[in-house]
Amino acid sequence: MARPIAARRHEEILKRITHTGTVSVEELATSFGVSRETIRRDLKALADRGRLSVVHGGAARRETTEPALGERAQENIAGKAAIGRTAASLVEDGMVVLLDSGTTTLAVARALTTKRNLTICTNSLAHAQLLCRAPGSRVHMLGGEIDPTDEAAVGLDVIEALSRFRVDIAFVGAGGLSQDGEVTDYTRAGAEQRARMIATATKAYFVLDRGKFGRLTPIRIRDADRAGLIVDAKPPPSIAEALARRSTELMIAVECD
Amino acid sequence: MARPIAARRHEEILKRITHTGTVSVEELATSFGVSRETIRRDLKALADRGRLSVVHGGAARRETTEPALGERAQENIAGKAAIGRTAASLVEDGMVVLLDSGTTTLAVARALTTKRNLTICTNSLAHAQLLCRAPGSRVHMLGGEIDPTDEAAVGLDVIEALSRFRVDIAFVGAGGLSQDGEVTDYTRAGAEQRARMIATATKAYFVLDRGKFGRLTPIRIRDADRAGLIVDAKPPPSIAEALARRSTELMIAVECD
DNA sequence: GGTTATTTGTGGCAAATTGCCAGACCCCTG
DNA sequence: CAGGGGTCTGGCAATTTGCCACAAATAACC
Repeated sequence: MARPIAARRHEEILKRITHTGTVSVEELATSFGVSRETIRRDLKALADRGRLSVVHGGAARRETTEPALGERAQENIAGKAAIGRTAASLVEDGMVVLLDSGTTTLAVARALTTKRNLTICTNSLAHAQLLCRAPGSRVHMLGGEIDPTDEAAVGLDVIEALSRFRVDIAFVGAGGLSQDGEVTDYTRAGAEQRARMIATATKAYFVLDRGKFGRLTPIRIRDADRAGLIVDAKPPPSIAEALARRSTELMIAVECD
Repeated sequence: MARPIAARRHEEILKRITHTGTVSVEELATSFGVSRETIRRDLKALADRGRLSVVHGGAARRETTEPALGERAQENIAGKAAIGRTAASLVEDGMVVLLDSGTTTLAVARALTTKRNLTICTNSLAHAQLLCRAPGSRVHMLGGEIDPTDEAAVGLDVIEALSRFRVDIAFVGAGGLSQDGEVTDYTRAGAEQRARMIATATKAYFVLDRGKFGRLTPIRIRDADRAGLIVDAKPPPSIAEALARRSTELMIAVECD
């Protein structure tokens, strides 16, 4: 059970964070008269609950230092760009394209800005904004409640809005690619939504950058076998074998400099 | 000596950059009391995350191709902020708020970030993004085809999505405020959509900055009389008289420095 | 009152940050 | 176009911070 003392510290830490923006471990430790390790555990607990983000030497308010999305978008840029180019090469003039949220699909969106005469559906705010600034394509936003971590709509509204579209090709993200070659997701709702996206489209591809190889997330995505895979590096042998057994279509994007 | 947290410097650097446009390494080093190398590393880290660009001797705001939207948002900032504050003062804890697209309603969105426990519906991508980054409120995006000039959803889908919500208070933009005290819009579709927004809400307000006074746009907005008006300056006498005849509720926001 | 579970503190080691220094580079001026 | 002053880059050492595992302390429970 949580000791009242710890709860009091948490409260005070959050108050300081919202007031000043950042706190340091050292400050808090001397101020509360506890060890730095304890403070660090407090910060970790609060970070796990999404109330702040831990930075070197302390913690900072979540929304200012951690657009989380912008941060993640910077990882493995070259690989994601390569995936984007490969995905775009599958898209032909006049197609209806469905784009999931995520940083890898954002790279696909960038690659699609060079195309013309597309109809693009997405549940992501950033993707919609990017694509509507590029000329030549119509953009449809799938509405619904916005998940702050993805900055994209999720839930029943999205699934229902999806049902109105006839989609030629879908590019979908995911949480991880297991050793068994299964595509998995973090949440039940997310997995279901992605399954619907795949079911809606004539052809669907998961876009997964190399960071997802072997990552274990809890929920299996239904109908994932219907979808192909676009990645930015050769998967490890064990995964590659599993994919071959499932006869999953696999495309490996090559980076160019 | 206690080591300063890098995140604190980063935050301050970004603040200065957005404020003054450029910063110099020397300035920052003396101001933070650290070496120039450290500052350079900070700048590199921020540049890697895409928050600024490094130039010889310092750093500058990142050159982004700001869309026309960004331009308009720069006009009459103080007035729009005042309107935002006034609008926010009408919003109470737990309310369901409907936000139209536009630069003036964006100021309202900014003011609403300080509130808690709201449910906010909007058809604007930028508004949704801004609000979902602020903690404490749920955001619903009204889906539909994206109009590139407003970067917001328009059309039948929006009107239908609207019908699912029970809205306490709506803040709506418009094209102009005529000499007769009539609120008007550029397009038929836009006027209809705004009329529906007003009809959906228990209470609705147009937010119009002084630039809209006397501007003539072709389409009258239905049911505009049900809505109040929030402006940032006393309207000219002729308009004020017309509004009084219509017994339109008029709030004039005051700028504070 | 004894036992269990949770929290807190401590120590060692890995990793990150910072300052300093030397050499290469850039920009400006004459 | 050459020189000078300032700026950037890379490596290295000192210090701080983070992480992990284990021990101690304290609250909760029967």
